[in-house]
Amino acid sequence: MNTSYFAEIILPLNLEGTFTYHLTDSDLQQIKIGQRVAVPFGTQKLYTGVIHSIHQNKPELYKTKGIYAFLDDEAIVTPTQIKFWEWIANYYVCSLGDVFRNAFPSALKLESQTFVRLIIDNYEKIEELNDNEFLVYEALKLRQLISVEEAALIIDDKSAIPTLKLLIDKGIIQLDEKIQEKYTPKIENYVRIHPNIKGNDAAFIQILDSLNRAQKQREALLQLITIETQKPNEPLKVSEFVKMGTTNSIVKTLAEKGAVEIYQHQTSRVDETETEKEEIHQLTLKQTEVLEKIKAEFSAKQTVLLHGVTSSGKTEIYIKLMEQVIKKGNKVLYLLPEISVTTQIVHRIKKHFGERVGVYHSKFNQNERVELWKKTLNVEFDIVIGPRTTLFLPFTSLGLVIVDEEHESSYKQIDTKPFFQGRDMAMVLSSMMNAKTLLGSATPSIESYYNARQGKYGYIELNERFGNIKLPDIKLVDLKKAQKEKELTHDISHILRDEIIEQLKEKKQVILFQNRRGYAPILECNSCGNTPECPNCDVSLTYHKFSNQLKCHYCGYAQAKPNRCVSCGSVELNTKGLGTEQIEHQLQDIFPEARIRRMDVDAMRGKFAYEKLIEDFENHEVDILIGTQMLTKGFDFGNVNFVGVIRADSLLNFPDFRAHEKAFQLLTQVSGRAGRREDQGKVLIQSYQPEHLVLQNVTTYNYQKTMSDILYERKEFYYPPFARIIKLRFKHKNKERLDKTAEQLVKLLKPNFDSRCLLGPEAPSVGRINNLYITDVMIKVLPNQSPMKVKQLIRKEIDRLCTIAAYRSVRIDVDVDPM
DNA sequence: AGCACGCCGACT
DNA sequence: GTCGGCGTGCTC
Repeated sequence: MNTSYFAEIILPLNLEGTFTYHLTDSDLQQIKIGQRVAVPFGTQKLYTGVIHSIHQNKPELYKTKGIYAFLDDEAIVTPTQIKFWEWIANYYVCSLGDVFRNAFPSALKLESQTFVRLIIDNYEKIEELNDNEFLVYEALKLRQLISVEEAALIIDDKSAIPTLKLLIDKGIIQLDEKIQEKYTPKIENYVRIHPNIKGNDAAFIQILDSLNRAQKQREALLQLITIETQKPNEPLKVSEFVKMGTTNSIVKTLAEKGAVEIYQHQTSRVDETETEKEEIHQLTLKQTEVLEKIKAEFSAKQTVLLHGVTSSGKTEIYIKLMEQVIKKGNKVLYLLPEISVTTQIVHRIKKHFGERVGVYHSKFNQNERVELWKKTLNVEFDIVIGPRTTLFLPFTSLGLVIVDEEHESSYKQIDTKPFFQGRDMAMVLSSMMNAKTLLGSATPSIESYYNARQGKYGYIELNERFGNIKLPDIKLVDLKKAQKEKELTHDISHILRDEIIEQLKEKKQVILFQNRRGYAPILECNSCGNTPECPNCDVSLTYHKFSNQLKCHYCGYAQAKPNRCVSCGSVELNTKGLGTEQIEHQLQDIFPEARIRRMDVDAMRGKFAYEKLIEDFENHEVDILIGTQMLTKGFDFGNVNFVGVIRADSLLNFPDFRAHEKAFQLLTQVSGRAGRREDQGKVLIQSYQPEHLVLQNVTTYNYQKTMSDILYERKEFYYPPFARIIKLRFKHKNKERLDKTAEQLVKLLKPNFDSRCLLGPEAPSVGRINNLYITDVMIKVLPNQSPMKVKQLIRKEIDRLCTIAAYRSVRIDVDVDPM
C-alpha cells in the first residue's frame, strides 16, 4: 500500500480550508480533480466532498482518514469552478465549504440519504462478521438498497458509519452512487396529425381508407382533425386527447401507422398561451448601430454597460449578440433577476434558439437542478438563462455573460452565505473564462454607471424606445393639496381616479404600484396608542385583512386580529399606513365593476400563482393590477397605457444611503410599464412631497442629473463607489453579550482605521429578528487601502475574538458590499 | 455546520 | 434516581 499520496477535499462545512484524506493505490488510479467522493467525518458523519488537489505532504498534526467511495467516474466540477469558488470565499470572507454548499445542488450531496448495496450475496466467512455487520448484511439480503439512515436504525447504536466502513473494506458492500438515475426528467407527450399527411389530401384519404375496418381509430383521427382545425397552433397533450373519448392504445396504433405523430414538448403554462407570438424582427437601424458599438467596445474592454431606456428593444440586441457568440463556438450565460425568469424574455429566447437553451429557476426541484448541471457539464446548451445561482453551473468556453436589469438588488444574495453580488461575480467568472460581460439596464446602478464613466467599462446609451414610441408622460399629484381640497377618496386622488375611469372606458388595463404588502403596517389603539408587536422581533405587526390576522414580515409569526386593545381593552383600533391589500379594497369600493387583482408575495404563494396571473392579465381578465416591486421585473404588456403610484413617499424616506438611487430606479422602472407598444403612456405619481428632487428628476427622465447629485453626496460621506463597505453583523439572543462582543471587536479594529471609516456598533432599524438581537459595525474601505488586507485583518481579529469563550457564541456575519 | 461530551434542573 | 437542557470543544 502506498500511503504517501493525499487528497485535499472540499466539504460542505462552515470551516476554513480543505480537508486531507489519504489515498490508496486503487484510489490513485481513479482519482480526478473535481470528482465527488464520500468521506467519513467525525464519528458519525458521511459527507460528499469534491477533490480539490492531490499531493504528497503528509499532515503531521492529525491522523488522516481514507475515502469511502468515489461517486463519479469523471469530474463533475470543473477546475474553473474550483478557482471561482476560492475567489468567492476569499472575497466574501467565508469558508470554501460555505461556497460549495451553496453552489452545489443538494441532490448531488448524498450524505445520510446515501444508499449502500450488496456486492457479494454469499459471503463465506459470515462467522467473522461482528453482530452489527451481520445485521446490516442480513438486511441487505432482503432489500437491495438501504440508506445509511436506515442502517443506523437497524443497528441500535450509532455505529452505523464504522460498521459500513468495515463492510466496505471487506468488499461486501459498496456505496451506491446511482440514486439520481432513478429519477427521469418529466416530459409530456403531445399528439398531432403527422406532418407527412397534413395538407396532403391524397395521403390523408389513403390513410383514412385503410382505417375502414378500425372504426375507433378512424373516429379518433377525425376528431383530432376537428380539434386541430378549431384550435390551430395549440399543442394537444396525449393525456387530454385520451380524455376526449379515445384510448392510449388507439393513439399509439395511429402513430405506428404514420397517421399521427407523438412528440415531446416541454410543459409550461406560459408557453401554451404564447406559442404563436412574435418572431424576432430585424434590428432597427438604431439597434444595429448599438450592436456594432458594443462589439467595438468589447475589443478594448472586458465589460460594457448598455444603458437603454425601458422598452428600447435591448432583448433583440442581446439575441443578435448571442447568435454571433454562438456562431464562433462559444457559450452564453444570461442572468436575470429572480422573478423575471418565468416571463416573456425567456420564451422569446427559447423560441429563437430552441432546444439548446437551458433555463434555471429557483423553483426547480432537485432533480431538475441535477439535470441542468449535467447538461451544462456535457456542453448541451448554447445559452443558459437564470437568476444569480446559475453562475455556479459547470460552464465551459463561455464567450459572453449578460447581466440584464443589472441594477436589480436581487442579484445580491442576502439570506445565506456567501453573500455575493451576482452581477460582480458574473464579471469575475467571465474574466476567468476570457469572456465578455454585458450589463444592461434602463436605470444602471450607480456603481456601474460610475465605472463606465471612469472608463473601466464601455458605455453605450440607447435613448429611444423601440418604434420611436415616446417615453411615458409622468405627472406628480400633490397629496397634501388633494387632501386640503377634499379631492381625495380614501388614498386615491380624484385626478388618479378619473384617469383610471378613462383608461377602463377605453378597455385599457391599469397598473398601480404601492411598495408595501398587507393591509396596514400598523394597528394602533385610538385611546392608549398601543400597537401590537411581534413577540420574536422588534417590529409592529402588519394587519392582513383577508386572513384577519396580524403578521410579522420578518419571522412569519401570525396571530388573529384582536377585537380589543390588549393593553387598555378599547375597541377603537385604527390602522395606520397603507398596504397593497388596503388599496385593493379601496379600489373595489371606488370601481365596483372592475376586475382587480393583487400582485405581492402574499398573493403569489403557490407554484403557478405568478404564471397564472400573467396569463390572466394577458387575456385581459384583469382590469386593474395593484402590486409591489414585483411589478417592475419583466412585466411587459401591450395593453397598459397608464401606471399609477399610490404613495411615493415611503420610498424617499428610507433610512439608507441607497434610498434615492433605489427610488429613482423603481419609479422609472414602474413608469416604464406604461405605453410599451403603441401610444405614449401616462404615469401619475402621488406624493406628499412632490417638490422632492428625486421625484422631479423622475418626471423629466433625468438619470444623469440624479446620479450626479447622488455621486456628490456619496463622495462627501465616503460611500460607494468612493469607498467599499464591509458590514459586520452580530447576532445573539443575549443583548448584553452581543453589545459587549461588538464593542470588543471595534476596539480591536480601531487602531487600523480612520474614525470616519469605522462606524458602530449600531442596532439596525429592526434590532431583533426571531429572538436574536442584532447589531452592525460598518467599515468603509477607502481607495488608498487594500480591501484584501482589510478583510484579512477582519478575519484575524474575529479569530482572536473567538479565543475568548464569552465572545465565541456570538454569531458574526461579514457582508462585503452590502445592499 | 454538526455532534459528542459534560454538567445542572424537572420529571417517570 | 434518570432524561434532556445547552455551553464547550473538535472535526482531516
